[in-house]
Amino acid sequence: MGGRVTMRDLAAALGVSPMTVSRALRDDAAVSAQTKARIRQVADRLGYVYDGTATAFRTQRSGFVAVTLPSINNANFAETYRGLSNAMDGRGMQLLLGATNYRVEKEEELVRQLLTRNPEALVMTGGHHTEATRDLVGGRGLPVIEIWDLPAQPLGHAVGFSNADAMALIVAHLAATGRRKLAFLGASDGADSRGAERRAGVLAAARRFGLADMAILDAGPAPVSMRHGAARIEALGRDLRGFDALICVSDPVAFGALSACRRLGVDVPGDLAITGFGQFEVAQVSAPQITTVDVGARRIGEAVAEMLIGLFTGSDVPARVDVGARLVVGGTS
Amino acid sequence: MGGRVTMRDLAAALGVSPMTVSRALRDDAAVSAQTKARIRQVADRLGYVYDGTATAFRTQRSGFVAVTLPSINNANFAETYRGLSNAMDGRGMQLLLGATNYRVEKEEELVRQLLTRNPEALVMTGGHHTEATRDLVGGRGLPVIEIWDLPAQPLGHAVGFSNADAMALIVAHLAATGRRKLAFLGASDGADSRGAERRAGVLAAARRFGLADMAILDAGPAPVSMRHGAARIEALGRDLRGFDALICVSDPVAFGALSACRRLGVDVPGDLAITGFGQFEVAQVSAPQITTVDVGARRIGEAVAEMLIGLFTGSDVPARVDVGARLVVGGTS
DNA sequence: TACTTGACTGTTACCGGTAACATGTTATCC
DNA sequence: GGATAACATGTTACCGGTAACAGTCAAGTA
Repeated sequence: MGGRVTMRDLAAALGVSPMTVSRALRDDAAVSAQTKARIRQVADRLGYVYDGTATAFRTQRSGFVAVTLPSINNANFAETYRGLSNAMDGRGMQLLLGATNYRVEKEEELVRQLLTRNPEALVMTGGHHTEATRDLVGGRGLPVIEIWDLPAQPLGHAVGFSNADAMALIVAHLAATGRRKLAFLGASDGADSRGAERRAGVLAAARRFGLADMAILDAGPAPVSMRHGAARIEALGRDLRGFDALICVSDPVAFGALSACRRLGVDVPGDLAITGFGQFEVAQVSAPQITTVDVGARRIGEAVAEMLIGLFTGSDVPARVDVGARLVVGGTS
Repeated sequence: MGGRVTMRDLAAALGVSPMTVSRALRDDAAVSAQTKARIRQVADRLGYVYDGTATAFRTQRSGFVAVTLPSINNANFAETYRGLSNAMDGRGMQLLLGATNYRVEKEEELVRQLLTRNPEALVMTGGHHTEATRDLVGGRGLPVIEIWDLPAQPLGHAVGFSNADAMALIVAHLAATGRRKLAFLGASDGADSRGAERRAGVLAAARRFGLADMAILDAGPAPVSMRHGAARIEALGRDLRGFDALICVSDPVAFGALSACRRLGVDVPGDLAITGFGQFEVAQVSAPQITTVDVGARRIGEAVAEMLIGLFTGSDVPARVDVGARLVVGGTS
């Protein structure tokens, strides 16, 4: 060991000033090509790795973009992350990720922690935050982008879609195909705010279609996934209390419900239509394919990247991007 | 704006030295309770957020643990990440994540980038790296942990299991239940080294059981998932060329194959046994459940955290932790 | 010749904390 | 009462880069 190799070490080895080394390694035009080559060579030989912490400190630009996701174990959010990540790491920006576990209190703690790293922007999933979180990020000149939601009062910018409108597409489709008795299957509490908005969207749309007499089925506290969907439907038993359509909060939940129906001997879509949300891979590959809504999870990440680049370069960007939602009809409805 | 609030600002506002502020905010016993309270109060009032970059710079301890994963869009790796993350963020350590997209060249670039942030440890998925990567991380006194593999020549520490041994469990099970003509379905290239090891493990085990006359089916370049498994089986057609057991490189691939069989009218497990790998949720919820191998993805993350804490506190830790693998027999075999 | 210009390199100070050491002040003890 | 310890706070320097501002020197120009 003996401490890391610094620019001073390189400078001493070559008999130049540290400043020249700094310039050479950043490919500053002021340094002669010859000197640059010599410096680069010695840097390689000595195994020099430049200190991003020192640079971040001196320049007051961290090169970090902080990102909060409810969970990384969710193919949709993971896709958004990928879209964002791919676009950013060509720009020398590094993502700093944190998971909120679907809880605003955890989000607050996380944001507090992320801010200590001086991120150059903050991307948060969802539009619901604690008061303290809003205070933390407000009035600090930090670009903030909320995603997967289009909040009525955004903190800054937003890239997402209307969960309520997306659910209306599903309800309209079910109504048009003759379903009369709907049920919604999602998490019990409001911790998953997107889930709560979807539920509200279904209720509102059902009312418009004269299908207000519907049921809300509880799959347990957020996050709910395949097993929760399956367990809830198996608990209902074979008659399903007369529902002819089951609207699930997400594709994994819908897949769980579909598997449960197979075990129970319920015919899908004959006896029961099932719909999901999010165009997860399982919806496309399952047999039958699950009717769902595609919101372009990847697209959201890419749109955020585009927006960030615009913000960093000072070009003007829209405050709000609606990526829209598209019904994808499968074999379960 | 007008610049961030610093400790000097707090010190000036209170008529104390910055050092006292620093001590107070770190809850140093040397500062009187009264002074601490005053300082904390002013810090809150002025919205002070401490600068982790400056601290990292001065103390030469970044508080980062760098982690490379092949992909974050993989429930297994995501679980490992969660296990690690949960255990670390109570310790004031933050994970710095990067995805290699299953390519060692990308890994090299990523490691180079991650090292600029002076991580206090490096966790890498897999045991295959470029020469340059090995050089980069070697001889710098940085704790390195390789996971999801137990390399013959580890760079430092390792937490994982033997992919080959795990596949032997599956082959033994299939042999014991009378399957005679095996096929392995995985990625074509060697980019996914874990996949390649699983394939090799299957071939070796098959030979031991006198089932060497088996087929290798190509699902395309890594990463392969549900859709690739489904497409490959659908391409085979209904007779499946006489296989009676399909060993898939992962549960998602197995699920895709299972769905394809349903569409083709192939009876599983009657005509064909199917096995997966990794105990993904889809394997448990699918009907029938998929026979798989549980390697405790979450456990790996937790074991890594435990190891890191041991390394940071100087207690001695094993160089190698084998979390083992366990056969989980489902309804597909 | 004296002056300007451009190409290259060097000097100084500083980013915001904190380790190490120094200092002042009040209790404690024989 | 004087020495000592225990407590509370202050001073100084530094972590590794880089912005801003000086030079230096050869070539070109008036």
